[in-house]
Amino acid sequence: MAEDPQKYDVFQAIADPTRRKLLELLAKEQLSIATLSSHFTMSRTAVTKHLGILESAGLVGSQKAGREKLYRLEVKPLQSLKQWLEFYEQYWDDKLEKLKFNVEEDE
Amino acid sequence: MAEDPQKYDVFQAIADPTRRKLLELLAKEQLSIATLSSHFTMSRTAVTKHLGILESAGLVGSQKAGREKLYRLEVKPLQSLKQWLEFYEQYWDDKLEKLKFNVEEDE
DNA sequence: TTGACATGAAACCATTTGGTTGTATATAAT
DNA sequence: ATTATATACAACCAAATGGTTTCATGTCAA
Repeated sequence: MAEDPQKYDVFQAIADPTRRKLLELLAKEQLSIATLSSHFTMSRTAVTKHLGILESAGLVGSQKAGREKLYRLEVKPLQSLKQWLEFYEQYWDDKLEKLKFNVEEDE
Repeated sequence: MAEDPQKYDVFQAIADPTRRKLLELLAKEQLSIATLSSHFTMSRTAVTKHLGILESAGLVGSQKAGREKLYRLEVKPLQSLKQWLEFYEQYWDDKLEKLKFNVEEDE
């Protein structure tokens, strides 16, 4: 269904609450699909698809270990997200700062 | 179609590139629907729906001005997003730091 | 080698999403 | 008063999304 590299970006990937919970679970340690699935009520297959989307966004990586597949968190896309956010940080609570430069004289 | 308050959260709202561009346009100044629409090839109606989603996520506010409706950026939900992100910041480039506490002895 | 376990993959489905067109209403300008 | 402008709202549509079930495959253990 969905594993073409780069088909999903970080914005889409974190839009779903299930996927955010997956990231949270993987923050501490590598986990197998079965272990991850045990934290949800949905089917293992559904969880696998979410992992595929996270992987296509670069937010997780995986490696086979015997018959298990272990997933781990990858933070690089989150760093891009942080950069995106930083652009908007200038717009909070520094209205005072803005007044210094932006001499409100338009219209 | 989509304006019930809180129907959308910030994660869903920023998942769409059109909506991210709308936020960017609104960062500098209030703009009318018509002006905003002029930056896209899609119909004005489509843009209006995107604005509705942004508004339901609290990312924009609006006010009527004559026959125009002016939208403005609201940054509070972005601050929540930043908080969410901060949890993951401990996982980048501070592998050294982690070694101090996490005495890698599990198997 | 037989069975249990962990995953992969295909087919299917309902709902949501992102878009369209058409019509109606309110305000501004001539 | 009439016309043009700015928006609102409803109906409709194709494609994507988030889920399911079923079946196949690879690996570990007895």
